[in-house]
Amino acid sequence: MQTESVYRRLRERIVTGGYAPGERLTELSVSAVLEVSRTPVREALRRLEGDGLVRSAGRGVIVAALSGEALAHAYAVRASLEALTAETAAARQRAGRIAPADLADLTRDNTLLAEVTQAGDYDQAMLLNRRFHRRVAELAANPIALEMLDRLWDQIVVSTRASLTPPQRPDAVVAEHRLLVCAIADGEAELAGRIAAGHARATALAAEAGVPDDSGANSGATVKKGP
Amino acid sequence: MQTESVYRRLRERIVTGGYAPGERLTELSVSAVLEVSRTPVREALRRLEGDGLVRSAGRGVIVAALSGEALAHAYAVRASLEALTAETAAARQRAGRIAPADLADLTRDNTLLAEVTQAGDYDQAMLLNRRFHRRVAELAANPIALEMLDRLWDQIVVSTRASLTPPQRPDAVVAEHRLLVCAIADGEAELAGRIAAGHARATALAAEAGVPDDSGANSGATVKKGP
DNA sequence: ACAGCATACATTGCATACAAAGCATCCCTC
DNA sequence: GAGGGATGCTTTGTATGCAATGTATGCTGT
Repeated sequence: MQTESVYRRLRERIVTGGYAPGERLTELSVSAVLEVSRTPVREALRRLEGDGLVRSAGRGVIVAALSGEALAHAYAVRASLEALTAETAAARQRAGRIAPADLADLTRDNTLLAEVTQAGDYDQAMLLNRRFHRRVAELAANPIALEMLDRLWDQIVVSTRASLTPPQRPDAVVAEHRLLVCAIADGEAELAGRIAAGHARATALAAEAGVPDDSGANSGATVKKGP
Repeated sequence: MQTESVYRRLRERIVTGGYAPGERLTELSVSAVLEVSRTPVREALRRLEGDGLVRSAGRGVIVAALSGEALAHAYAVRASLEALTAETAAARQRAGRIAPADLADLTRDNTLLAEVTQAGDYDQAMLLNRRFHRRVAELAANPIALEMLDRLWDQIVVSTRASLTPPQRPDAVVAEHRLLVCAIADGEAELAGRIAAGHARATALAAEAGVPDDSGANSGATVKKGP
């Protein structure tokens, strides 16, 4: 299925920053590069549009970037949803429905995260961080919440790299993760929810501080072409 | 743009129950009925798939229905997101950023809702109820949360009709709405969030009680064709 | 009569052709 | 020299044709 392949390749490249926000994608150019006809490209672009990763802008689509304001909104939603999943995960743990191995995975991911941030490998840290949070969400066993968080993370994941750059923030992230794991392991639902929400909010602040300066001014309209 | 038209018409019909859950839609049949070619139909179906309103099932797509379990998950997410929007709306009210007219609209919608439920017009009540909740979400001025709630409501709206059928439930709904409006009007953020979440949870229970019985067993696989 | 295989049909996936629409550019006129 | 209009090109929207695939049905053999 070529549509699927095109979709995945474009999506991968967008969420990793391979396409600059505001960059224009035309059906023809994409189909030429990926060597398929326009039909599967069209469908892939439509799906990406549904995901909020590109948006139609007159002629064709441009890759979307969340403005500073929109990013804040996204983090607010993330805080809310991750509070839910953390809470649910803790409740499930209390009910004995969480396998100990899953909890161990969480701890292991966080330890790995500590190591790579120590080494200054922020790209790897970004990935591990996302994996950690996804694992927590999985423990809630709520497919709808999980899917929404997946979509949301696709949109904010670029900014999470920036959120690691302020000094001491990586250590704080690891510490907060550890707290979260403990709360879940103890089955403290409300506490876990609060920690998750607090962590997301702290990350939002760090992301805002971490990005050099263009916070919000550039909604993707100005990036056209090099001189 | 025919794609848009096809998408909207199919979506409208699905969320209002015009297509039975599990019913099969083929590109050809839809394109014949709506008198367009397969191309715009394809795109519309893909968008609906992204919305979770249909899902591909081997040959073509079938209109999706949330199982009882999935519905519970959806309501959990709804509770979380509506807590967020209610909380944010109240905070904005406290900051003086809400127009009094918007608050009045809320009250008016709720009064209307009381009237039509009194009259037993559940179809109208379903619509007004959704409008009320959407208005609250709009007051939060968070486009991302708003869009997620829109998508979520498309999936659960059918069940909200059932949630009104248990005796006394309509009165409780109106009363809970009134409480919510008061909390927002008073700028009581945390209280508003709690009321919204509690209301969503109560609605979930009522929906479960309101639907005759097939709760969960039928995930849409069995409805094929009449005898 | 039942099981297995082959064939025919329904349906999707992809490509290509065609039409329409928007935008930029260039020329002509004032 | 500047402004307006016409023309041409780029790009999307829609239709249709063709190939591939999976399913159902019917036939044949045991």
